[in-house]
Amino acid sequence: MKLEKLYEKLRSIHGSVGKWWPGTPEEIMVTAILTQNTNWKNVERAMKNIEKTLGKNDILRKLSSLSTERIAHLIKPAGFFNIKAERLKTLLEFLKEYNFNLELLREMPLENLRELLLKIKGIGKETADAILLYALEKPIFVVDSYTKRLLLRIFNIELKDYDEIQKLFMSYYPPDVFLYQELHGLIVEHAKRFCSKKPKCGECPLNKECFYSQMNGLS
DNA sequence: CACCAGGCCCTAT
DNA sequence: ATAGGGCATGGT
Repeated sequence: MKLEKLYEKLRSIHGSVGKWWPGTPEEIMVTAILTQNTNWKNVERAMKNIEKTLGKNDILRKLSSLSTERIAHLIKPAGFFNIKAERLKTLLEFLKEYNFNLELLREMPLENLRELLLKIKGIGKETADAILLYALEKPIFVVDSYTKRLLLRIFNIELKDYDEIQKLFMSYYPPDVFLYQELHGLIVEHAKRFCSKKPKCGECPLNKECFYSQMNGLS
């Protein structure tokens, strides 16, 4: 299969996943940190604690007024709570410089903003790009572990460098926010179902066109 | 019991 | 430059 066909293939299998990352832009700022190496269910528990305590509105400003210890307690179910509380604190102090006005960030050029985010300790490329794509609606493609695994399994492409993978996708797909959001979501949902550590190629609709499946006689 | 999950930073070669 | 360890909860 060709990489440029991946989107329509996944669409035909899974339908539309739309704007796949749930929540308001403010919530996405938070969940982008919480979901680092953590399953989404635990992120939801942590967010529920936050919203139960702070309400739904203006959570960034409210969170930033809490101590790191207090934040750590609230986000406990998400795991790595001490380090994530610090990372959240640092992000919130950055946002405070803009009075928590995400519109101000949206007006900035993508590349400048990405550099600013990457300077924040605890925000790496994936977290930065998730914030850019889903919270700020900037056209940049998010690469995660599922994306790498799916590239390896289906296409036998093994790239270690984040930017290389991102460039690969962005050279095949035009810079469209909704397209990038949905393609990333589709990749994750597909990989979760069929490209787990114990692959389920037998149930995968792509097994005829999947390198891994063919290689192992599973198609 | 072991292993995994929508990463990132720090350290030792 | 890059491999390895630490961070921690909840599900399978």
